[in-house]
Amino acid sequence: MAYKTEHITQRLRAAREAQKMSQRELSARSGLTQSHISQIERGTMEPGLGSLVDVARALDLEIVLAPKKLMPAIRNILDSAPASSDVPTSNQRKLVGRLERWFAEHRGAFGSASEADTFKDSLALLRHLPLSAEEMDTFKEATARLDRWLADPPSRQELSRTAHAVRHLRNAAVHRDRDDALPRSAYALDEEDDNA
Amino acid sequence: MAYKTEHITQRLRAAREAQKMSQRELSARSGLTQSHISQIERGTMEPGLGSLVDVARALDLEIVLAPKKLMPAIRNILDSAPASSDVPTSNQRKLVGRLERWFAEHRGAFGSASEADTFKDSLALLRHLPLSAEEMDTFKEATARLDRWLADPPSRQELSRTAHAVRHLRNAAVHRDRDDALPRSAYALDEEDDNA
DNA sequence: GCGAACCATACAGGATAATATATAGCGAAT
DNA sequence: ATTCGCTATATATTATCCTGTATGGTTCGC
Repeated sequence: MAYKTEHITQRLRAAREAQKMSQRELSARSGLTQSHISQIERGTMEPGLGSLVDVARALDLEIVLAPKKLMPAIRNILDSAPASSDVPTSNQRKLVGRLERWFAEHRGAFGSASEADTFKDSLALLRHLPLSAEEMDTFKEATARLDRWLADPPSRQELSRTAHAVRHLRNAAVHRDRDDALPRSAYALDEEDDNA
Repeated sequence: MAYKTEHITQRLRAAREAQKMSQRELSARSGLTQSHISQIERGTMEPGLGSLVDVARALDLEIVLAPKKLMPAIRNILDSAPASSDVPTSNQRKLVGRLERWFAEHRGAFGSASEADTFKDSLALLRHLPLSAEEMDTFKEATARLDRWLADPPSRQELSRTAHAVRHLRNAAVHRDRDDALPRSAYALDEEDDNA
């Protein structure tokens, strides 16, 4: 119902999480109710422009109307500034991408729709929030059978275990404090192949 | 009531007018009613986010959520866009200037105050909106006796004819379609003297 | 002056956003 | 196990958007 505005509301959520702000705190700063914010972020309802402005201000964001022609230049600027200092490694993004593609094809393999939704949400977050090297190992291990899954969907139980592990990683990434530095090695070679 | 979103809705109106699009046409393209658009532009009501994206799309605009920090850079890009591509020739500006100076001295020569006001308004617009070469010819012709007028005010009838012609040119310039290109010769020598 | 285009405004009705409040689920920490 | 913080969800009520339609006023072209 709200496809048109999904990208915008997703950006709101991303900004809030990047600032490690809870919905309650955002509620206090913006004047909207926590319930309202939850629904907006989930896409359950489409905010009015007034609400959008309030939330954006509370997140130190500004709403800009830009000619489509100028969007490449603007994207450059937006990308030049790391919203949060850390960013997922290329490996992480690749793995998330593969899982998302797999999910698009095999959504039905999940036990329940809500479990599938949760899985999708977790992936969306793991696309943006970095994992530590150890967590990446866990991530790879949990999805180690992905190649086989491409041909042959996993059992409910196996899938459920994997989903749980992914969700756990999501929580770790989300609740990490801003200033406990990620132990990211200076030697990390980003482009090595992974066969998770 | 809607001061929060005023800048945004005014940008919408500015964009629509810059593209010489009527509210009706925007209504057709965006799916909102003309009535609705009018109220949004006037600030009588605050649009929902859905309406905003519809209108923005119809105007070839994109909604960007940008960190306040980056706004200076973004404004730079936005300002670099030529609002309107064409600009009056030097000849045109000169002629308008002479007419304005003459008008300042002989305002009383007009039949009525409103006719004088209209004339002044037309001149103000012709200072900024470009005329085609043919229209410039008409312009020069209509004011061909300006030199004599400097010493000796024209008759009411003659002045009225001239005022009418100028207003006609003003309307042509204002209502020109955005995509019928001005036939601006590549050889146009801008600085030749004119003795209109 | 007449007709056409454009804009502002009005009003009724159905749709939906937004509030306030409360609760349930989940993960984490004591 | 219990408590705590965060998020999703539910219900009811109010407020507002949005549509459809219609009209008055203004300006311009003929």
